[in-house]
Amino acid sequence: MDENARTTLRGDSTRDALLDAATQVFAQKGFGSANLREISELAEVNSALIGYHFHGKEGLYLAVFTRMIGEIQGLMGPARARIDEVLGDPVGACPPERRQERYLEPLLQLLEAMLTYMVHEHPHCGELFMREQHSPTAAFNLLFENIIKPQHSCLTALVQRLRPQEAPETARLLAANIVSQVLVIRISRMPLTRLMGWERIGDRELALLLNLVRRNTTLLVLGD
Amino acid sequence: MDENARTTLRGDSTRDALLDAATQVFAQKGFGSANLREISELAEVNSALIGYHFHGKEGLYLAVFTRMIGEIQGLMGPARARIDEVLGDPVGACPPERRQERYLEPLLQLLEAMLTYMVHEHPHCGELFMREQHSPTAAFNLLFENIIKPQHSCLTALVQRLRPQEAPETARLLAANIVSQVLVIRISRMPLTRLMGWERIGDRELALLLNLVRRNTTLLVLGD
DNA sequence: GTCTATAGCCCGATAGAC
DNA sequence: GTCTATCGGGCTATAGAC
Repeated sequence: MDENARTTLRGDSTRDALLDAATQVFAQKGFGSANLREISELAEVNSALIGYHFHGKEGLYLAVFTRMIGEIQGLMGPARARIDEVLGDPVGACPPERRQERYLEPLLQLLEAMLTYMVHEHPHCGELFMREQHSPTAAFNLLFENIIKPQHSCLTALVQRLRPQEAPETARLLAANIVSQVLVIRISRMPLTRLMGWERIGDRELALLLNLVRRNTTLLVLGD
Repeated sequence: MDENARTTLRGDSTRDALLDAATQVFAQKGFGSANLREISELAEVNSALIGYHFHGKEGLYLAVFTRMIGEIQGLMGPARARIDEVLGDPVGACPPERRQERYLEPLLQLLEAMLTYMVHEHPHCGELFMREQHSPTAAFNLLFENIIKPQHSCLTALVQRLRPQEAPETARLLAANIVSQVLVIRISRMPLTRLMGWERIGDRELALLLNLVRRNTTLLVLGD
């Protein structure tokens, strides 16, 4: 093996190692409190390379979000495709008694995908997402335009199919309210596990939460 | 007036000015990113006095929370007293058809008080509360033991009166879920207003939110 | 592309005069 | 109780050798 392997042509793997480490550290401490030494040590990479590859701390932070947005779009893809399909129906085409099956199921599947992704599979990404939601920085616009807004639009459209009697503002608010059920689980993870006496959110707990979200959403959307 | 008024016997007002400024700055930036110079300038007080009155940054932070906890306990007092009163009923004493009126109304009043306090009247305190919920530090235990846990206990008890068929774990989870409706409004204030096209959460918007929480909670607690 | 070394800044804490 | 002055530490960014 080339003895210079470690110092040449490793650009991509260095970049990836830094992005992985940065995702973790920024998620745990937030942008302001994270420090680049810790990130570069975790990545086992010289700290000066952050400047070379990402032009400083903020560039690294934004690169983390750019990568994450691509991942989320990929993972939500199937659920989104299903929703776009049913939204292709002409308005009123679906008889009231079949609306629940046609419009509610895709909505529940999207929520399930979000919850599983944010709480279980990629907790660091969930954490970063919530941090920006709570304390927006330069990365917030990326998330808002690429993830939050399009997702809210399609959920609002589903809600309008399910509750055609509702005013547009009410439909938008209800859609936001439905997503927030998932978000709050990620935000309040720690107090929640403590109140519930859970050690962690494992498979059993995730199933309970999914069940709760499913029941609540059904009630909220079909209620009255 | 004593020309030394500004340099003597002002201990209490200096303390208060620092606490007010610290509440604001810690709420906006979080513990790690806040800096003491900004706080002391906002308070129009010499920065060395933070050391004298609070023994450093962490002492100041904890003092902010201690004061806030007292405030919250005072403000939630009436709603809590009403709940303790109805919880004095012997189990099963209230006939099913009167349960909604007796147990649901106090629950809704507590949620209303929380939402109004955190979103409208004392947004900085709401912000600090959510920051600790999201990224716990030394202050989290104070909040958890004095506010979160007792409140969750009494909400769980109300839920159990309203849904006696439910398993204890389910009742606890539902109680947490009901409170989270309020919390998420505080957390996602910014994306929410942006999605809704609101400029700010004023009286009209607060009324909409209160209405939503009221409707949802009623559905969640009485549904099935 | 990688590494060493360090410049330059900001922060929290505190000694000591008043 | 208040204020001035400063110390020491940790941080990001970068110049320059390889």
